[in-house]
Amino acid sequence: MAKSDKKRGASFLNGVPNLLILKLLSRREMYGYELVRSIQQASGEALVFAEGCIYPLLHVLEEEGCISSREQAINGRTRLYYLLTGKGEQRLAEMEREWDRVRQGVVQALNWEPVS
Amino acid sequence: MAKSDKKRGASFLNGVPNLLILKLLSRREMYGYELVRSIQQASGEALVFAEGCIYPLLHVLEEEGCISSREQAINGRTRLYYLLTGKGEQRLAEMEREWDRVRQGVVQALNWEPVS
DNA sequence: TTGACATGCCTAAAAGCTTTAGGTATAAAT
DNA sequence: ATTTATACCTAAAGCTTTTAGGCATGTCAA
Repeated sequence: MAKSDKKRGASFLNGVPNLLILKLLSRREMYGYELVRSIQQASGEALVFAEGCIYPLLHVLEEEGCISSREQAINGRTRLYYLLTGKGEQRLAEMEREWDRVRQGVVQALNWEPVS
Repeated sequence: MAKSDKKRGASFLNGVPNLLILKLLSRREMYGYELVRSIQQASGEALVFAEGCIYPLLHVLEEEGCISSREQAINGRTRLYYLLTGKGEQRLAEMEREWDRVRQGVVQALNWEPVS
């Protein structure tokens, strides 16, 4: 494998799963497996995150008190439904602001014309 | 320190230094120390990356052949000026496309209305 | 002239997040 | 009966940025 073919993991995705989980759960209750596919769908197939990313994030968010869970049995399978808490709403607002701040910063830098 | 006060590093910055270095160097030759401050300035003070992030990235990009360097002595200090190569232009185009793809995906997901 | 600060380069360890690559179990479909 | 989809989970690897230094020269004020 040529040196130029090395993986370039700089994928602009850091923090996006966290933001989108909170956003989707602010609209309605969802369970983990559902979130994985809903993020994909909601982003127009642009964003796909592995279960190995989503499930641990849900556990952290619940520990932090940003979401709460409720168990429900469906067809013999058990689903863990999550929903945003008040604290989660605050966190979501913070993250949306931060996303916008970064987005604007990048856009501005990309369009920046150096003062000659 | 309360559990809720833990560091939340999800900062949406992954890959941004790489993108902006290439973008700024596509406009004119710059040296590392200059890049650190130019990124900050060009983003309207929104984005600040440490030297410990920028310098190693420059070395990697040069190894990959995306940028080339030229040494110049100024006032007894030595500056390493970098400039984009043809390959670097390609890489920049790829990364701009990827940034846009992710940006659009996030915007779409944030504005997404679930079909009830 | 000495002390502080900005310039200009560098690196290694720590911290953080996502991917990869599994594992377990039940229901549905072929 | 076997494969596929559902539904949960975790640990290790892989990448990137931050933190926290180090080294050396020039400038400016005290």
